[in-house]
Amino acid sequence: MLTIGTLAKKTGTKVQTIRYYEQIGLMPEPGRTEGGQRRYGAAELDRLSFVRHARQLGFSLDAIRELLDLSDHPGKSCAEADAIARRQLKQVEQRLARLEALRTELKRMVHECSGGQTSDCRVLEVLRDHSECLTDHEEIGA
Amino acid sequence: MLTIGTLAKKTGTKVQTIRYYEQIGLMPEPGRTEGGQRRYGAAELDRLSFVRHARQLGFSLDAIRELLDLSDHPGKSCAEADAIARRQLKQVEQRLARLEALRTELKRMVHECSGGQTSDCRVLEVLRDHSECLTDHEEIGA
DNA sequence: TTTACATCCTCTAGCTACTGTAGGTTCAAG
DNA sequence: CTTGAACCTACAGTAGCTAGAGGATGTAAA
Repeated sequence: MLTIGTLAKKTGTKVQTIRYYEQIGLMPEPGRTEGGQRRYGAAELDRLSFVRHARQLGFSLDAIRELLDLSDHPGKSCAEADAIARRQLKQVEQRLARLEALRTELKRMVHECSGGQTSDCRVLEVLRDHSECLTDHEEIGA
Repeated sequence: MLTIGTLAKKTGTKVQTIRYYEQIGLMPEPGRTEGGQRRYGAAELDRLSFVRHARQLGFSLDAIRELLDLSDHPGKSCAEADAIARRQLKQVEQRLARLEALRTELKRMVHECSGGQTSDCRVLEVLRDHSECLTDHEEIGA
């Protein structure tokens, strides 16, 4: 049986995060000692590892909830899990495209800065005047 | 003189967002009509455009605050603005590297899924077992 | 057995950067 | 003078945690 701290260490999670996952129903309520402390078994360790790994791959908690549900029902079709992963892949690719445009623009800003006064700083100038931008970077948000 | 709604339209910002920027001190308190409605001039339009553009480039509100301050003091050295932009560029490049690793892993997951039952779904399997991953995608967060 | 102290508990608030809603007021056109 | 869009304030909610207060528990050494 693992304490919450040990589980945290084993999975690279903060203790508070584990309690948070329990609170939002992503992790089950574990057994408790007489004194009221949580004790975890192997199943919980597996589940939390799954959650953490999915988080590392950028899945939202909602997506993870679905994936866990699928994982709990081995008979169900794989198609849904596949769809969720494809959706995630698409999102990642969109973000990549956006970040690449940002990198281009930032690089240009930085390279053109000659290090004088702010009155003729290229960085500030570009920010002031959007028309100086070469690439498209319209939407805000990651 | 512009109403908040017109300013919003001109800058592609939501009305509430403008009020929010005012609240956190990113935008100055504008003049008001007798009835208490906000009225904006050209200076505010420029400032908000600057803020929005910087947001589109991914700068945090804190970074934007610094940039605005620099922009307000034309005599100051350009070095700080340059440093902020470089920091931002570095961050973008880090995120790019991370997202590329994610894309690789997600692609592999998706491609290996043969569409059967969840019991032998590659997507779920990979999530269950981190050791199946080829790339490094340790840290969570964007 | 006592004591020390790390770890645990709950609860609440805070973070970023907004966005949405409720309930009421003002402005400009007709 | 009336209508209706746009404005006002204030507060709550979003994602996904993270931090802190103030107190209880568990374990190992003295």
